[in-house]
Amino acid sequence: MSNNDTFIQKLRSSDLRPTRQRIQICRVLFDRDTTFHFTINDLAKILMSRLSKKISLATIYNTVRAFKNKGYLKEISINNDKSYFDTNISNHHHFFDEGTNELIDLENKDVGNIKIKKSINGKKIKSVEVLVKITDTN
Amino acid sequence: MSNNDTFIQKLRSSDLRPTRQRIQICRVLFDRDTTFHFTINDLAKILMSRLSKKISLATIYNTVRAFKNKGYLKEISINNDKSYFDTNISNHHHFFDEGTNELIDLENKDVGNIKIKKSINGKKIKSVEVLVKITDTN
DNA sequence: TTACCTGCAAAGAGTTTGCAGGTAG
DNA sequence: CTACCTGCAAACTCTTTGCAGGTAA
Repeated sequence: MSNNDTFIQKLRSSDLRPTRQRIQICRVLFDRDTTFHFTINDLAKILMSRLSKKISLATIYNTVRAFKNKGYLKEISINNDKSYFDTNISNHHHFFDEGTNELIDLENKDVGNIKIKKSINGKKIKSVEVLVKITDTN
Repeated sequence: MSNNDTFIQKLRSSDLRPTRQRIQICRVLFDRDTTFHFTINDLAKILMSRLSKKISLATIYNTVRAFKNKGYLKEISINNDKSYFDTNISNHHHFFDEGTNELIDLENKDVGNIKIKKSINGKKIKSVEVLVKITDTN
C-alpha cells in the first residue's frame, strides 16, 4: 500500500525534499510487489518513458545515492561496469545471469548457512554476500 | 621457480609477444610466493618505480586484460570504483577490509560448504563467490 | 523569502582506442 | 621485412559537481 505519504516520508527521512521528480522516482522504485533490480540507466529509461517532462540524470543519481545511504536501497557489486541496486534491503544473496545481465534474488534459506572459520584480529564482519554466476546450460 | 621462460610462455599462450614491458609486468605479477591482490593503479605504480623507462597505462591494461581472459588472473567485484585482480586463480573467497580497501584470501576450507538450494531452469552455476566485508571493531 | 532543487553541461575517474614511430620474429 | 607493440593522447562510459533559474516550506 505505497502511497504518496509513504514516499514523502521516505524522502524526508533521507533529507530530501519531496519534489515532483523524486516522487516519480519513488513510484518506480517502491510502488511494486516484487523486488526491483536496476542500474541507474534502467531507472532513467523507465522514468523518461513514463514522464512527459524530462528528468535529469543528476537528480536520479542524487536521489538513488541518498536512498542507498539511508538504507532504502542496497547496492550490489557484480562487475565494474555499472552499479546495480536492489529494492530488497533484507539480508540475501543473488544469482547473476551472465547471458542476460539479470539479477535474481536468492533468499537466505536458499543458501546453506555460511560459517566463516577465519577471523582477523581487530576486525569484525560487516556483511557476507554470495554471488552465484549462472550461464545457459548447453 | 618463475623465470623468464615461464613468463614468455604465459605471454605467448595469451597471444601476446614477449616484450620488455610485458616481461616486467609478469615479474611483478607472478614472481612471488604469495597471492597478489591489486588494482591497475597499484600495478602501474610498482612498475613505474621499478623501471627506469616509462610504461604506458594502455600497455598495462591490455596485458592484464589478456591474462584475465586467458585465466591467469581473476577479477574480483567489490565495488564499482575500480577493478581488483588476484593472482590466485584457484576457487576461493575474500575478505574485503573497508577501512584499508585491502583484500584478504579466504580459502575454501575457511568457508563452510555452500549449498545452493535453488536452481533456475536452463541455467547452470558457473561460480559461487563469497565476499565478506570487514571493518574495525570498536 | 530562503534554502534547497532542477536541468544542463562540464568535470572527473577508470578504461579503451587510434595513431605514428619502434621492435620481435 | 612485416606484423605486432609502444607511448601518448584523445575518446568513451559512468558518475559527480557547479551554476543559474525554479520550487518547497
